[in-house]
Amino acid sequence: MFTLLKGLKTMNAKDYKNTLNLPKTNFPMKASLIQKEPLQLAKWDKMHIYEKIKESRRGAKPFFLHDGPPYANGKIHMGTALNKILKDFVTKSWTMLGYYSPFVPGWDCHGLPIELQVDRMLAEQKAKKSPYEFRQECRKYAEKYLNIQREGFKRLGVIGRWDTPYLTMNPLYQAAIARTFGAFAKKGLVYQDVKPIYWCCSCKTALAEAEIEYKEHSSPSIHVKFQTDQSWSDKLTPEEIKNTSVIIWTTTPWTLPANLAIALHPEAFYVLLKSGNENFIIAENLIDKFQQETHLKEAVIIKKYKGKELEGLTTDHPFIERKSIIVLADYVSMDQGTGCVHTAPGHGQEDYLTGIHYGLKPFSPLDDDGKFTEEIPKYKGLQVFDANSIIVVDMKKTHKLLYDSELAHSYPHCWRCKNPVIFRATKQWFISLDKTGLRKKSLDQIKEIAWIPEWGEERIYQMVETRPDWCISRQRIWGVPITQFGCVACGEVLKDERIYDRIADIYEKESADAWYVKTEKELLPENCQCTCGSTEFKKGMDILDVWFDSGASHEAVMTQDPDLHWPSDIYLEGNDQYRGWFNSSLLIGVHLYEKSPYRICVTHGMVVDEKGYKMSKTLGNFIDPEEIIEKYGAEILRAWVAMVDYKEEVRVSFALIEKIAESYRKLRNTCRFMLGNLYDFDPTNDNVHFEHLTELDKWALMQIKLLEDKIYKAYQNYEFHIIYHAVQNFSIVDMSSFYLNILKDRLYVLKNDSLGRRSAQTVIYHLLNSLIRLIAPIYSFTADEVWEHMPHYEQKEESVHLTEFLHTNVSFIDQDFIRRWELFLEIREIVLKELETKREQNIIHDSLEARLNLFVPSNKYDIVNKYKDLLKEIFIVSQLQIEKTDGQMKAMVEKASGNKCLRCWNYDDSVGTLSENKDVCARCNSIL
RNA sequence: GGGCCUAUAGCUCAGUUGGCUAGAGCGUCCGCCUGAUAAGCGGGAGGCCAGUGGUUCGAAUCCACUUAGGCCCA
Repeated sequence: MFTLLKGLKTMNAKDYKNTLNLPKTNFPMKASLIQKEPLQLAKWDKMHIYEKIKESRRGAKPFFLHDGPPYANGKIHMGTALNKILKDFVTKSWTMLGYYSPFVPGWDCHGLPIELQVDRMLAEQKAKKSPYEFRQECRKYAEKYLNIQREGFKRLGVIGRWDTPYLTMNPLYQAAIARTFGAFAKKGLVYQDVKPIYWCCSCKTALAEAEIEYKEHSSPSIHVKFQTDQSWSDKLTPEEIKNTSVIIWTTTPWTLPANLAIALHPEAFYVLLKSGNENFIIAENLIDKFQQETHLKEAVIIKKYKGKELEGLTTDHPFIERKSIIVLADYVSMDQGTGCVHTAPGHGQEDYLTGIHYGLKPFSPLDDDGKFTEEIPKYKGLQVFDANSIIVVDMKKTHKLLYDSELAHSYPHCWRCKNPVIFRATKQWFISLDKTGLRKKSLDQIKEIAWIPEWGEERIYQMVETRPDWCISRQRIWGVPITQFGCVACGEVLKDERIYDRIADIYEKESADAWYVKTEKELLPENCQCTCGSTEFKKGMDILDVWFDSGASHEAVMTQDPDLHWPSDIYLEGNDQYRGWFNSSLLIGVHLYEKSPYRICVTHGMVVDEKGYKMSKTLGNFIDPEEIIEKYGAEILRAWVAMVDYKEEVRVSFALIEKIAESYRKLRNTCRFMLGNLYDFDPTNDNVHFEHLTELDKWALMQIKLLEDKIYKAYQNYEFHIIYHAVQNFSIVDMSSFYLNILKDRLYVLKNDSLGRRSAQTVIYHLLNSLIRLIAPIYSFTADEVWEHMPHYEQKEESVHLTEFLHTNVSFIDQDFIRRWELFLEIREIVLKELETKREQNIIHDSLEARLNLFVPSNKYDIVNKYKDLLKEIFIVSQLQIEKTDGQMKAMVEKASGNKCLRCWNYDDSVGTLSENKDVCARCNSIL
């Protein structure tokens, strides 16, 4: 009965479709990353993936990336996202290369920005708070933001020890900072000095260069007369002395009370310029400019001097009973002003140095608010920026002002409060870079470090070579106090080495808050005595520069944490850190251990907009990583990080992100197709030994091997964009349009457990297995999702992130193999063109409608003929005819003979001739 | 103003020590397929290699300058 029915039945195309092994998978085409990523993160969390990875690599060769701590303020932005994702690429890839590569994230918690925010929040309540209470507020603030950032970083898919990160405000860390400071102090590198530094009058603190921003600012621009005196009698007639003044130009009238000198260029020429009843001394080169700027008409040169002839002469200060001496300095510029430079050693770096040379004190008659002290009775209590106009008016009255106007120029501002800052001499603590050769030793270490990109070495070398001594003190509260005491009786600094470790021990138990809570007696060890005999001391109230905090991280973290050790292998930060963290870490490392705390230093550029401009509030071109995550998913953000060459500035725009999302779909779909063809493949039982694989399948193995090698090398060189492009090329060119496309015939048409099909599946399985491991450090979510859909086997790891990279065996490859495939692919190019031509001519549509006639030069005929079946397969044509030719390789396509097999769609003469199944070819018939 | 760096198709990247008509993927355009289907395949177009000058038989590649941009500093 059944046989009879079968014989009578005419199957239609749909029925034949049901006899094929078409792909099946639950792996969705649509990624839905936004919904799925949080679930995957929860899964990783639940399985304690970080701990599992760590345990699985116990005992393996270590590779330590030490996290540079971001500042615990604000939420994550593109820059911090880029940085953390890059770090994640590094730790994940080294882990999968077989190394033990833990990731302990950290946060920089102390410092001015937080203190300012807390200041603002507390407003008038602040006055009621004790330093201790204020610090508690700062601590809470830092905690709040580090939690926000922690969630942000985790959302990116960054795997690390998020539960126990390192915090610079942890008591243990603070103790390490204090000990590190002690290590400098004990070696005599810490000294106190009066030095002009940037001072913010509203924050009342010294500022580091890193805390300064240059902005446009409008200042008075004045030309001031310094009357010559009797010291000029060799140069001027008595009559001239009365009428002559040296003219200086300045944009900071408030520094005039501190003027002690006028600097001239030793080699420049200066002229005595007569205009009306007055004479002026200015630089010859600047006469025209001077006349223009001061609207001075009819000026005649009467005399001329070389700068160095005037050295040591004196002038009268315009409004203070004091002499201002003529000094010489090479930095005097002939670009602007008068060539006679107003010099106030307490208010300028260069002035200060010149002052030292001539024995002039860094005079700075200002208090912490920037108000004049009683040293300038006339202006006592006046704030410097208010003083500007008053001084100008006063000098106008006394005719000491030659000309005044306004000038918009670049002026230093406080990076936090945005107010203009001043240069002011104050007592500060410094670390000497030269006393014990720290600078020299650091420079030597720089040469030992592998800088990526290479030019980083040149850059940091120059910075360390020329940087001044490290000013480590700040007049603030939120930080680690500098453990120094002053003698109440004589004011000298207490010299007792015991204090550093004692106080570090206290910090370790009670945190650095102890400094503020405890009395001097409680803080100091027993029997402290000053050289003057006094035993009364007062603790200093300065705290350490935050660069010292973070710069000590390798000491506080790498040496202390049982998961880690010193030194680290790699630091990876933005290129703004050459002067920042790379610098301070290096100095501290070299001082403590005579060695750099990092072996490799990788830097990335800043994130800029699509036109290459930096993101700024005024341009409104900010892109928020959260927005990308919400619209596309963290995976796309990760792909962006991998795609761009981070060594220079990296551009980002939504147009770009959109394109990456499209490319991602392509890669995802390729994986999906591969999964779909493994639905009935059991890797334990169905695996075909590679000796029995088909020629084409062997070729595919060779491709993954090439990809593996390229990618391992790229991971080890931190060249992630190479990986991105290689993976994209592999999945599109090698897989989707070539290998997988060709394989459809074998996978769909052949019997499910035939050797041909199992050979293809074996290779697809292996390819996909290797591919998702290769991309797992980058596409961490997708790779793991594919992993879950991969066929199961005993002891399959819970996550792809617990696996190692694969190394494909390609022992079958020899020169002949490579050479013949080069030939086959060359021929394919020709064939594809010919197929397209015939398509255009409407002779064929699908390539299976084609009968291909290949004309092969006789020297290649044998090899082509030998692989005739393979070639028919890879060209996806129904029929192939090979002929010798004397000419060039040529392809000719015509309509295939016979009819289309309704099952496999090949054209074959057998179709219609078979009694059982009239619509299928002989091959399909035998399968049915 | 100084130090370091960047500039190759619409986008992201390749271009080994200077040497054939400058490559890839994406996008775009045209076409095919409908058994990867909010998929798949094929083909085409598209670059004065930022600009100018120089070294060289020959330069995207070396040098100088200019322009634009980035980081750090003044």
